[in-house]
Amino acid sequence: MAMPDRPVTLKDVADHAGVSTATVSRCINRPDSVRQDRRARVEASVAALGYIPHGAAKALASKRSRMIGAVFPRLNSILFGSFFGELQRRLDEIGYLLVVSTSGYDADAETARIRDLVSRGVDGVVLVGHDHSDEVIRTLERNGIPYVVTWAWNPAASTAQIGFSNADAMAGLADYVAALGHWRVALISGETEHNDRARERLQGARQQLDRRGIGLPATMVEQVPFDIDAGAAAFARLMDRPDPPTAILCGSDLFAFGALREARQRGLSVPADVTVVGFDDTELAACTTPALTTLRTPRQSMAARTAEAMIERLESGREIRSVRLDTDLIIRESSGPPPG
Amino acid sequence: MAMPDRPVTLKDVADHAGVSTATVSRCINRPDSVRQDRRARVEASVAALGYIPHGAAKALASKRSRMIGAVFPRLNSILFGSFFGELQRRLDEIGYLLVVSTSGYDADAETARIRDLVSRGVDGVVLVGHDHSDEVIRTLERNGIPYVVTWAWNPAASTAQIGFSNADAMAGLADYVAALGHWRVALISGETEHNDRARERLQGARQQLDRRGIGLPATMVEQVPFDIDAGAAAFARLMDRPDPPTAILCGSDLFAFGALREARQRGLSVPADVTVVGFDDTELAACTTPALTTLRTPRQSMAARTAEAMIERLESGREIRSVRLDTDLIIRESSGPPPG
DNA sequence: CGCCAAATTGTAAGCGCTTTCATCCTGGGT
DNA sequence: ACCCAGGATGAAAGCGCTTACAATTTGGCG
Repeated sequence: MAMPDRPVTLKDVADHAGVSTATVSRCINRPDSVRQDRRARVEASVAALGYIPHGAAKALASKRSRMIGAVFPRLNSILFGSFFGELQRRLDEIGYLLVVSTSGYDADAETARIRDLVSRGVDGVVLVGHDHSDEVIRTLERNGIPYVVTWAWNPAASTAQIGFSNADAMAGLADYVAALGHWRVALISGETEHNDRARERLQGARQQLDRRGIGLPATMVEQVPFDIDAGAAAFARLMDRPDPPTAILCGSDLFAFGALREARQRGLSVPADVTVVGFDDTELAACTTPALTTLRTPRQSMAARTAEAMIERLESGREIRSVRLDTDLIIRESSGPPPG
Repeated sequence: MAMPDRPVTLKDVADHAGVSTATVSRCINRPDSVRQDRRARVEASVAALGYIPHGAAKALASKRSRMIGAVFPRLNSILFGSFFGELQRRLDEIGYLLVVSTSGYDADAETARIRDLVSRGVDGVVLVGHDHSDEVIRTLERNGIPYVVTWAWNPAASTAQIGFSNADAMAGLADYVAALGHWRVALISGETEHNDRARERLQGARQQLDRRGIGLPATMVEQVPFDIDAGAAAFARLMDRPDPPTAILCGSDLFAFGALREARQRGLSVPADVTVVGFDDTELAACTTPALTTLRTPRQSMAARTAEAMIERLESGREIRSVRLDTDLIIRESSGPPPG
């Protein structure tokens, strides 16, 4: 078994099988266009030599990389894990590779990441939310790279989107809490700048609370970074007010986890003293004490639909159609009627 | 501003700047080898035309893709999130792209993923654990692709590894529990087949417990898939025994979360009725009730060191040196002396 | 058998960029 | 001024693969 120190190329296979490189290429990409006997010979040579196609060369010649890029705000959080994992798995099944970048909730960083992905030759891009610098979209359009927005569904948006309405979802949560009889409701929100999802959630909550005649004054809104400790701190500030809320809506389960932790530390009982509801229904929402009432976002199906839509766009050229997915209110133990 | 429907190429920039393609290439890759005035002209053209290098062409010509591949067992879990996120961030800083695949704890799938990564031209590969089919290693070696094993540190291993000793870590946990006075200790372990980390943890626990004269009979070991529900179920089985354990070591925080949930559901008090300790110290370990005693694995630093090592190997050619990282026992509230 | 369309193959021209290697400038030393 | 070393440039040959397009084979029919 000869083993050159140089990787095996298409040409090596062609020589070994006694055919032209074109035939080998066809065997790999459109097997039925090659006669059975030759194909068998070629396949034998491929196996014998341990040939592995050179992706870059392939991409250069075919102008397709079979890579899909995605830019997420962050990865080291439980929020995007299941979405990302599922997306990756789906794409993988059809021979596409998911390539991920993170923007760190920063617009310029996102632009840079997009340029990098384009440079890398991704065939399509998955975006999170609608807030992007013009250049992101321009770069994508200019290079003819299809893209789709996820984690959001906004009736006013003109770009293809596969997600759910953050506003409606949070409105539903707010409504649930209001129906429980709460009259002072607060919101722990992610930073809304450059984050349409957080903005929509805030707006959805406020609108619904206004409708219920409860309202959501700015003082009852804490805008903090997306992590547990920030959630705990925000909870603390809220409860230290002279008029502490009777219910706290969290823009993310992460905040709720922090709130629950802080509540326990302060000897506050949830929901007897204060109701806390989350948003996302992460795997762990059922494991806290009390188990978290939260809003389930369709992360798995969102990922699946996104993968499908992207592939279809790429293989058939049909434009991506937006999809609105539903969310579910999951009532557990952290919510209840207001004290007193 | 002319906008051809064809992407801007190096040649376009060269023409626009009135220099050769070689010069433009040099401007991009080794700026100081080009005289100031020309470089300025070229840079202006790059900006004016909105040139984005073609990665595949670059990779083909330079034989470097500036992509690092990684194969994780799974992604949709909180376990790999922080590691992956950090790794990605570090590589990103130096202009490398992290490309991830998942094997689903399956050896054949892993082999396929590796072939795919090689085909994609990754410059290096990050592996998790030491259990890989021969072909994985052979493929990597044959193609001269450097690789490093993470999440493990085994004195007997000959491949470069950056991680911690799973055996010692779990032994420490076992020792802690034994020192507390527990005499019937159980282990909820991940499936050990094709998973050296789970195996090592099991072995570490058993060895330490033997040393303490307590022992870990096979009946006290539950091997289950890595998820919360499986952890809960395993806990239930263990506690339903005629001789339920007084302490349960969990091979992962996930199991511990499930166990805590199940304990609460059964009205069992932790740690009064049974001690539960986790492994990983995920973000949420501090948020459960009781807060989880667990073993902190150095995910961040492991990722950072891995990124550094990989880059150094790639840029300077020096072999990767193994690094053993420490773990910390984090004592919270879920552990205590045995009942009675 | 011979003929023609259809099915298969081979030839060869790129894909966009890097990188020798030869050529052309610089500028410092005399 | 003149020469030469060394730095800066350009010309051109690939990198490994795909894909017209041309050439060849095959097979069905008359």
